[in-house]
Amino acid sequence: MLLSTKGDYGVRAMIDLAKHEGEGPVQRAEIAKRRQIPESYLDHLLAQLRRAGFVRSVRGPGGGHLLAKPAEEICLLHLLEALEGSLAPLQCLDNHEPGSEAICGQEWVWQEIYDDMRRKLAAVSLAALAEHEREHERTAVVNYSI
Amino acid sequence: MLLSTKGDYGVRAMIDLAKHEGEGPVQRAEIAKRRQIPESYLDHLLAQLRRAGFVRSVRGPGGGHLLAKPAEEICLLHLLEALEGSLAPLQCLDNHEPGSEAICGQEWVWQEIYDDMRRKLAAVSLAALAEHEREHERTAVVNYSI
DNA sequence: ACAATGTCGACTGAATTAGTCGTGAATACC
DNA sequence: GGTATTCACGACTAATTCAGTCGACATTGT
Ligand code: FES
Ligand code: FES
Repeated sequence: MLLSTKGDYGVRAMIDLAKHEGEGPVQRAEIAKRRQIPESYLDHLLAQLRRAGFVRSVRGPGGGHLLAKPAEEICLLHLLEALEGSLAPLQCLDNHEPGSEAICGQEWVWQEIYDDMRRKLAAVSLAALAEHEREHERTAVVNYSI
Repeated sequence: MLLSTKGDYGVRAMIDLAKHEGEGPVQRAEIAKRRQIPESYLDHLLAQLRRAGFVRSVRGPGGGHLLAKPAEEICLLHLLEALEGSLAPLQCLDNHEPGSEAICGQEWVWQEIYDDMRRKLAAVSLAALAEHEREHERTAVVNYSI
């Protein structure tokens, strides 16, 4: 039932990019270090995100990765679906072919949960996540200074 | 992000028992056949459910498995947790050790989703599932007769 | 005694996940 | 043009989890 590391890492990386929005490309190595992601693995994730149209990459010295569109326009739902494939807790929720229902009789519960989840994820933008993290850092600093 | 077959199969099996509540033990082979579960695998699931206190089993001829408590008192949440372990989509939601938060910054979203999910699952009893399935069968019959 | 049934644990095969590595391609800079 | 920097892509591997099988054993009704 766990999200795979792809989803977790991928979102972390995107938050990193969002926090550097407008500052030019961010390099893989930097992201990997800051977010504790194996760099060679992050490579794959960035490739996937690029193909999905979320990041743009530039090669050569001074190159790196940046958001392909504003952080406000990227929602967690689409991001995670690009990284993980479907988030459905049961296959039948995606396929939705009739006939399997008779066997199982629990789809309705999961359907509701799934719909709720998607709604919630769609409501959170990458910008909101980045902002939330900034907020969190600020209060953390305050706490340290007590 | 999928529920494993353990969860799916296990719940199917429990629904089966619920539908035969008060009719004496139901045999593994019957359940396996009706619910399309490999019998030798179902064995493990029943063992797990027995250890968790959801089913009682009797050996010998005429033996089988029955609910250890009324279907009304069994909720989907506890059932699934017995079968799957934690349902948390991220490990940090269970461990909740501080320090990992600074890295990631997406827990709050998942925490909400997770809480919601647990609430919903806790609100559904095995009795409700069984009843829902009966209902479904009835309308299916009606549809056939058009 | 014997047949029906559940109990338990060891084992296996398949699939998925989580990476690593090497080679190549674009680009900036001198 | 040469070189250093950085991304691009695919082949490969290791580790883990999932899904299931099997066989020997225990219990109980007849
Ligand atoms: S087959 Fe659809 S929920 Fe189990
Ligand atoms: S580490 Fe907690 S959500 Fe990623």
